[in-house]
Amino acid sequence: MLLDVICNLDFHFTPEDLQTALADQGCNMALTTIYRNLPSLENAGIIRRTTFMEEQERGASTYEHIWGKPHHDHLLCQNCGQKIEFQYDALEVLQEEVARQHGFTLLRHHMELVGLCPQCQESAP
Amino acid sequence: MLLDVICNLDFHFTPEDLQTALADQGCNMALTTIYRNLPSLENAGIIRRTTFMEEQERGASTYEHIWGKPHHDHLLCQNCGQKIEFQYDALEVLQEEVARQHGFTLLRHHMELVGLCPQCQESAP
DNA sequence: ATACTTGCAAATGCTTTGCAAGCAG
DNA sequence: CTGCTTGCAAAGCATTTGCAAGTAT
Repeated sequence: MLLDVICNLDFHFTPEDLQTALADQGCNMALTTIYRNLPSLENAGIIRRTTFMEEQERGASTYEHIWGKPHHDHLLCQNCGQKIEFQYDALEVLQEEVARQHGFTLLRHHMELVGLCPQCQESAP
Repeated sequence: MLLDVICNLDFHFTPEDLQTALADQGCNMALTTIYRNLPSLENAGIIRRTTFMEEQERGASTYEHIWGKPHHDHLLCQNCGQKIEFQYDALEVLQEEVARQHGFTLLRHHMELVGLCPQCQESAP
């Protein structure tokens, strides 16, 4: 069912991707219904909306399943679109520090590092 | 003219905000024209599209003028929407480090720290 | 029977595009 | 005259909503 499919999606998906993946499993579901269910899944901590400012000029939002996975951020290749997950505690510590300096209580963050992956550096020097 | 108005906008604005600000200066310009000019201004490094994932559920994109200003990121209060600009070099250094570890050349980043500002911590404990 | 979920079609809101008019070189 | 900028109206798209039908308890 829905949860199985989501958990088997390896990476970022749009609502439409999800519909396709569901259809592949024989479960046909209207896009409307998917749009209606995404917020619940998000609140439940199953998925996270992960919009990349780098790509989001147009087009649908993307989500990723995060249930059971540790927190991570992304490194994105501006050339080939490859996305790499990373976790780097020192960065989080410094973010806390910035917040503290301004009297803020930090609740969460969105961070996206954009660059060129090793392969794209060679092919486009 | 256009540049004057943009540079006098203190903070983040939507295309429609810009239209209003222009009209206040006696310069009436269709929204269409504004939408057509924003990309040029962005490429020229005058403005930057700064979409806050925290707020962007619906509604128009926001921009901020960055011409002549040093690079900065934002701290955002999830309660009152207040936005604070900050610059913290150590964070940038660590981001470079993360990129290096993965063989990436870092070109830019998008970072948004979300929390509660000092005032909102008191009013909503 | 009552309450929640679903699908379709229509509406919404931001953004883009076609086209004809205006302005500049 | 030729090419770029503008405005209006219409189109495009992702997302949401109204409503009636379907399913579950």
